[in-house]
Amino acid sequence: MMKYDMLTILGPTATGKTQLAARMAHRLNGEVLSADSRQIYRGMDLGTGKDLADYVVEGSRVPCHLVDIANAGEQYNVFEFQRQFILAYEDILSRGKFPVFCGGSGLYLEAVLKGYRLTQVPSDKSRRAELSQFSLEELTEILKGYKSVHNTSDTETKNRAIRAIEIEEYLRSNPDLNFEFPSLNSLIVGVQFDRDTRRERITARLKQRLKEGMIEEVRGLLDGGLNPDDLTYYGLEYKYVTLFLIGELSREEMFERLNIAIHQFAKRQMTWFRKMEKEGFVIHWLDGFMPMEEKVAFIDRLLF
RNA sequence: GGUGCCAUAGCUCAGUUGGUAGAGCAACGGACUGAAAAUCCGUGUGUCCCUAGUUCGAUUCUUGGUGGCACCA
Repeated sequence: MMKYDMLTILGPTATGKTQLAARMAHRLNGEVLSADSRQIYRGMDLGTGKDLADYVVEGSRVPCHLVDIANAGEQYNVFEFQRQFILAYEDILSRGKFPVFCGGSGLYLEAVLKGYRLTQVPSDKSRRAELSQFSLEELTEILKGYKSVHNTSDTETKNRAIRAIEIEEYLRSNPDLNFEFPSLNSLIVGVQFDRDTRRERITARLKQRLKEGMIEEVRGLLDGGLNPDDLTYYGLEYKYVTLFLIGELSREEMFERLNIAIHQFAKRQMTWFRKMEKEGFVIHWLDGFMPMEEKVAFIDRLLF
């Protein structure tokens, strides 16, 4: 009998997580829930490594949730992700299927696995009008009075700062509204390669995706009316290819800097996973070089 | 072949009027609860090309090599 409600497969980029997740879902009569903060966007495929072929196992297609659920350029966030996760999760259970959660976005993985308490916070027009009288510096001070501001993403623009303050004030005046996110008893498996291999794989995959039309994909998004700043904000592929397309980087600089940025990203992902382990999550790591059948057997032994 | 310039961190280079050296990038470690592929913090990892001198002391000055670049043949 199964000891867990869910199987989670995580790991840094370019480790073959998705194929393994699809394989396990196929085996367990399950469906995949993606934990990827960029694959949620439609039309962002090559640059996010969204490969639909990964979901085809032995000729049948494993259903996949939380991919292609927002338009490129739209705003998305952890709260929204958590909300949509639970809907998809319950839908999967109601159909008697087994959920396999798979991805590399640490914050999104943790929001689900740890059950972050996040509340729907409505916008408050009159409060926003009041706050908009303040300068960005003053807003930053107000926000600091509510919480420790650990990075600048909340205080880069007045709109962001006002929203952050709005959330803090709402939570303070409505302390009972925090809803309990169900605690999930998930088996967590991590896939990783040694550092040198990880880097080689990232570089090889980047070259491959450039050949497959990644630049054209980004050009298409720009032609479709997306603002270069919005695309740049998505980071990595979308950032550096956009900078190349608007003439700020040569093709060679784009490749080199993007390659480095992806290596650095993979490192940050590993830092996040180590933090999760320090907090008490048990991640059963397996070597990416292990043949698929052995990976499956490894997970089977843990599941049953 | 001759002349000149250069050789310092993984890379590009600075510097030491002679007291064993530091920037950028890379690399490494960390943080993270409403944009997270974002954002932010920390760390110098070194036969200062080799050799022989001068000197209390040489990465620095001198000799001779080696390698690279430029110009002249």
